[in-house]
Amino acid sequence: MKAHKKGVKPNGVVTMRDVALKAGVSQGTVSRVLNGTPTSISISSDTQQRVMQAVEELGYYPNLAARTLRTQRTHLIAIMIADISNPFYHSIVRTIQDIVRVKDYDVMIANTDHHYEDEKRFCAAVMRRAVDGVIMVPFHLSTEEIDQVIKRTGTSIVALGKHITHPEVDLVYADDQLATYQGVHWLIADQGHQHIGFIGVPDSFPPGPRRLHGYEAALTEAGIALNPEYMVFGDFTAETGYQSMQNFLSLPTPPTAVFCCNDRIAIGAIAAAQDMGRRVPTDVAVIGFDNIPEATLIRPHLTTMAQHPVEMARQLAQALLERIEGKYTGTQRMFEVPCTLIRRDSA
Amino acid sequence: MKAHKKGVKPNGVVTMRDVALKAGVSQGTVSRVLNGTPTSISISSDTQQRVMQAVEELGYYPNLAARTLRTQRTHLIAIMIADISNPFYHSIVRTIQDIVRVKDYDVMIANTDHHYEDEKRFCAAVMRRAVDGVIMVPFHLSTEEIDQVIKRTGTSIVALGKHITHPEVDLVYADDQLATYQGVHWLIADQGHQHIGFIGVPDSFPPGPRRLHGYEAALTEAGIALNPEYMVFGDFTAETGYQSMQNFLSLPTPPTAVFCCNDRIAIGAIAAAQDMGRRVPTDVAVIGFDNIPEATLIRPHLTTMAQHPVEMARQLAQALLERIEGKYTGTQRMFEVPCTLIRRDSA
DNA sequence: TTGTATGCGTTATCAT
DNA sequence: ATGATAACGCATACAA
Repeated sequence: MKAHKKGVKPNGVVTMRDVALKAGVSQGTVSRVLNGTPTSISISSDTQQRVMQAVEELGYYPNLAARTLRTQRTHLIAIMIADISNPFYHSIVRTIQDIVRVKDYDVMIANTDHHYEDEKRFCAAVMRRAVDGVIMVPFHLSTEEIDQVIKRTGTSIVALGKHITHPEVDLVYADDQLATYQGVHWLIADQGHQHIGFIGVPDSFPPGPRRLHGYEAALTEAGIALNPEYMVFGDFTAETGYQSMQNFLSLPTPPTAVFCCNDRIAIGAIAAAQDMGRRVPTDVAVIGFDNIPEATLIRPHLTTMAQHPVEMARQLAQALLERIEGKYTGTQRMFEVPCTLIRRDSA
Repeated sequence: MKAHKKGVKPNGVVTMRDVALKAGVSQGTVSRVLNGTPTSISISSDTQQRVMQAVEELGYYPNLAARTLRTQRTHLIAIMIADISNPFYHSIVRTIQDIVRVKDYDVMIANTDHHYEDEKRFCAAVMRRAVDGVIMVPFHLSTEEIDQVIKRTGTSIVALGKHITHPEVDLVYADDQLATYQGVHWLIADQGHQHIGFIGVPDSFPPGPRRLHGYEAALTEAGIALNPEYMVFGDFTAETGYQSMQNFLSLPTPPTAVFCCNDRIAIGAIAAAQDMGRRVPTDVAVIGFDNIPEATLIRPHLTTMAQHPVEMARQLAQALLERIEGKYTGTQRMFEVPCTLIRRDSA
């Protein structure tokens, strides 16, 4: 038999029992005082005082594991994004954290680097921990896989992007096909470009095909033939932009404008152009996507199709909290957050 | 009385009892099979099969809250940083996550924005959750406050920076006073500058005074008088750099070189200089601190005193895991990670 | 080799 | 108004 004498606490952990002992009440009473007794209105303000004082003196903290076991609530929210080093996600993560924190939720973060493997691993973690809510940017997860998580844990889920569809998963997204179309259309109709490059991402990434379609639509509408040499695909990094622009500018007839699928690509592309002695936008115009803070740190300032991550994050957090708190229990909601073209100096 | 019939599970949650039932063994046996029975070597490979199959078919996931309550281990690691949008922390956070993940630890993140309030709040969260380990970048927390967390929860803690000292908290840090001295010394001795500006942070931030001292030491050693107009203080943002540089360049005798306490400040400073028609480094040289990825995205490429976040994160994660796993139980360890000057084009 | 029983710290349902 | 007491799901000492 171990040393299971009641009053003995070998480590420095203070439990409700200790508080109860010190306050001269039962442990159940302590619980009621601390939780504000939802049922009856009755807590003798005398014992209340004594309990609070004992809590104070002992420096009691509730044990969340025990509470979770009892209540099935973790007060934990899990966020799954591709890559914390992509500035686009910073304000998203920060905004979410700031919003849920006032309701005492802690935040877990997982990066997937767009790997299916890691997205699955995230689901497993969510199930083990029975997280209260999930905000994710799924790229490869299927509707079935997400459905499994919901069915098994009852977790509320909201997602950024229109990549999946599930009756109980609210979506916040930008119409990036339309936005791409508008950006390219502007390059043609407003800026008079005819030779327009496109640096995108492969079809295996959800945003890939949509943005490509937007590009193709704008060109086709203007009667410009699609030139395979003007369409390249990589990942969401500045390196992709750098190399792609190098290739473009080595062409016999280089594009006079380049639409980049995100700002990091655009920043890399501008760097490449400058390193090859070209002026932006005179020799080659560059337009990005996202409007990350770095857009105004580089010269020329980046013209870009802005997304509004703070607004998106606000919608995500709010929708999630509504579901967690049971204020909304209906079917899938879709929140579209429009993109807006921000004219600066690179195009 | 609620419906507490044993076999009934109203929601989709699968417990060990269900697995045991299906496998025709006791719940304790399931636990032993799943955990590899540390004590004896004995698990009948027959029952083992049956258990594993039941686990598979039912899609059982262990309930971490219950396990935590029993074992006092959360498999959670908490990271406290100032601001997730500071690129310096990206590789730190990512590296830590990647390392601890292979040992099945999840990661919680909190941003403090250098606010004392938020640092305290973080401590409270750590205590409630009884996190297994903590990696933090404390700015305002006192040794006593950290000691309390350790005493009460037994949590292992490692910290980035030499801002605190606790016998059980391992430290990973750069000697930034020395690094600042070296950077400024290089501007004087190697580059021949005499008028050197310094954009720092207030003394209330731990790195503030140290870096200032490094600057002062280099100047004093070279027999250059300290000029209060050349020493300004703000926060760690590009805006601070922008405004400070504007002020410098409006002086009757502007500095010919400016040492910035981090790269974001430096990037802002360069932008201001360029916007005022000055050339960098010809008219004014700029040197930063950290070596964030953006350093090579801007023109001119930023000359900077590089820290090595990946190396630091590796040390932090390794030291923490050693403490969590009890492989190291001794007193405070100090890991200094040297800074290195990276010459590029801005100075 | 496996089953039984107990307790981890809470919350919530009984009584009193 | 408050004190007992029973789970929550799991790990483990002990018995068999």
